[in-house]
Amino acid sequence: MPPSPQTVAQITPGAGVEHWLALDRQLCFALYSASLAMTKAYKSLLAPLGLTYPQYLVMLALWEADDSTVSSLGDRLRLDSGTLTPLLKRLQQQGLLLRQRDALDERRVRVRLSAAGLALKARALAVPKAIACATACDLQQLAALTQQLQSLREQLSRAGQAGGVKDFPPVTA
Amino acid sequence: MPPSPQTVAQITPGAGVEHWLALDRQLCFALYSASLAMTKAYKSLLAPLGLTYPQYLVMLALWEADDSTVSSLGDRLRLDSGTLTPLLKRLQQQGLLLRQRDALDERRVRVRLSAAGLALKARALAVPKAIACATACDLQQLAALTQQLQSLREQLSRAGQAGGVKDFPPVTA
DNA sequence: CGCTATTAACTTGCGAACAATTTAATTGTG
DNA sequence: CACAATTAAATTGTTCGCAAGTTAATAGCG
Repeated sequence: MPPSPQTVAQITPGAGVEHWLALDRQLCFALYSASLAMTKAYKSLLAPLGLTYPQYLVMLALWEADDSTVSSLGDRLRLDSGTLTPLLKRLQQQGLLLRQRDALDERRVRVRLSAAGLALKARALAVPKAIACATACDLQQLAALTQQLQSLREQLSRAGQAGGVKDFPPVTA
Repeated sequence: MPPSPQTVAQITPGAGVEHWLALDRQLCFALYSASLAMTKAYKSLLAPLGLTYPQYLVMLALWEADDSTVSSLGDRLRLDSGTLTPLLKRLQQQGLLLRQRDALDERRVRVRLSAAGLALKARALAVPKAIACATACDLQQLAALTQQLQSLREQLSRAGQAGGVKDFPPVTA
């Protein structure tokens, strides 16, 4: 039985409770707005390549591991088929990849880069550097922040997997 | 099992360039996937309140500054009216707020919380603590990460504002 | 005052994300 | 082999996020 929110509100009279809901103190909002800002930063860089930001992430995954199935792409990108299927269809329409059923297991769809899709990798090499510049951070800072965010993501996934975020231990602070 | 593409990538000689495009080295992907993971973590907590995650952020903004205009909400949340207008309409339909034209300047729409919208704040107080638990971080770590992300967001916005990310100085590293 | 420029919000269209459902293929079990 | 359970994609419907364009009101300037 978790402590009811009402109890928490009543126990702490007046002052200090307010700032727990302050927008600019929320990690969630910092994460959310930084992610949107990042998307916008990529937009002008990816437009010449004819890619949206999520499409670019899919291409990154395929440049690393071509001839993947939809679900293995989903594992790497943490996206489900409901998101990937229409996205992959758009990339196929642009001629960057091919989708075809696996002959050995007809449930699977194998995604393979076309020559154009492979060729695009060379042009994409300029993108990460431009972004690194836009952040005005050195590479060590960027790597450190990347790792922190990866840890956070894994921890949140673990917590969500374990019966939702509802059942949580008391805060230690 | 077919020969893995990873092997090919690793074998490739003079491949110092390769890892610049490695998915798991990208700050952008760490940010993107962590943000989506955060959204999922909030989902089960916000469902009892009848809120989606972006709706929750709007409510946070209104609990701090009620009787705001659409554009001032947009400034705080970094969202434009194309996103906010339909979202606010849904919150109005749920009876959490009212939208009405400003009498002094008919271009503006003032957004005010209803009694139900104000009352919801008490129940929302339990949310941040549950999330803090789910992250398995202490509050200082969370605050530090929040500030780093705020800085990153501001820097990316600045870079985007200054004629896009295209014109960038050479990387120093 | 008249007229243009600007501002605020809304609208439209598209590409994600995801829950929930559906379809089809494979696996496991008797 | 029969058949339930599982798996992989695709589909459907809802809610974002944003670019581009629209409408209406205000501000600025002659």
